[in-house]
Order: sequence, then structure tokens, then C-alpha cells
Amino acid sequence: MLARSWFERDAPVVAVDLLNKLLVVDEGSDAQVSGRIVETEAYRSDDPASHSYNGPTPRSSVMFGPPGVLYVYLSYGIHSCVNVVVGAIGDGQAVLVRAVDPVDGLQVIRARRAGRGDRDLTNGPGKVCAALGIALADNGTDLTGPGVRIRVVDDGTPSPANPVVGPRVGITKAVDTLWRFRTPPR
DNA sequence: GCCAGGATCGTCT
DNA sequence: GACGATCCTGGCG
Repeated sequence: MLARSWFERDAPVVAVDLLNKLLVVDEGSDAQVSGRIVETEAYRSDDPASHSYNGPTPRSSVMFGPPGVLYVYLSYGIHSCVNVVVGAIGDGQAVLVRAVDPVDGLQVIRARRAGRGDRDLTNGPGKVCAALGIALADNGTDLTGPGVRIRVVDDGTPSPANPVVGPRVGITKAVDTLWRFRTPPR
């Protein structure tokens, strides 16, 4: 489990370091669902595309809280997307988890994503939440606390030395800010 | 395979 | 009252 200080860094830095970490969700006492993070995006309060751009609001206030906490929001009235708050308290920084590769609980993931092929299980922010069972109710979860249901784990796999960098997806502002990061294709 | 359009509702102006 | 940090479906080639 990663310590809070690990998250207390600038969003683009943490976004790269999150690549190849495991996002783990407990499923009862004896089981877990997890995925290896393969795509992230960084957001900051000085960034017009960020929910934190205009200062704290009832929705975005979590982004201004302590790092290492989940920020989950509803997108297009349908899909949940999961972020990790980073930086110092008051910064309003977060990293969006855009895609993972399934690791544990593949059967559960397939069931939650019924009707989809294995390549469409977790390759988008809404799909990651659906597959791992992360919901709006998980907004504000402290990943660094003891006995939490959701956590980020370093299994020793280093983050890629040369991540693929590109523009963020689905935004209309700050399109030229290259804060999307992916693990290189195999 | 590619593209256009719809779903659906909380959040902010 | 408009607009998304998205996903899925159906039509067409």
C-alpha cells in the first residue's frame, strides 16, 4: 500500500508513476478484483479542463482535500469515473484512471461487463468503474487508511521509462496540454 | 471497421 | 437551461 506522501506530488508526475500499479477492490472477505493501471490523465486547478479550475464546489471539494483519496464523479449522467487526489491539501489536483488491464477477479469482471469482448472490459474510465465495482458512494474513500476496501498497490513492477504521452480525451479546453499517459504497447 | 447519434442527470451559470 | 474528464448501438461499407 502506498503512503500518503507518495500521492503528495504534482499530478503529471504521479500520473506517470501510477502506471503499472495495481488498483485493488475487495470483494468480501476472501476475494478481490484488481487491474494494472495502464492509462492515466493529470488534472490541476490551473487547468481549464479540470473540475477544480474554478475553485472548490460541492462536487469538486474532494479534489482540494488530502492526497491519496478517491474522487469519483458521474459523467454524462450515466458513467462513474475514478480519480486519485494528489498534490498538497488545497491544490485541487487529481489523476484520472482511464484504463487498466484485469489482474484478479476476471470472472467477476466479465460478469459485470456482460456481452463485451475481453478487449472491451476495462479500456475506458466508465468501464474501469463498472468492472471494478467502484461507484459514486466511494467518493472520498481514503486509499491510505487501514482496512479500506479500495487501495493502490505497488507489486514491484516499475512504471514505464518511456510512457506514451498525448492529449487528454473528451475535453474541449486545454486540448494542447499533453497530460495523458499510457504504458507502451507490447 | 468507421461514424453518427442517443442515453441521462448532476452540476454549475 | 446548457453542458459534459463517456459508452453503446445501429447503419453502412
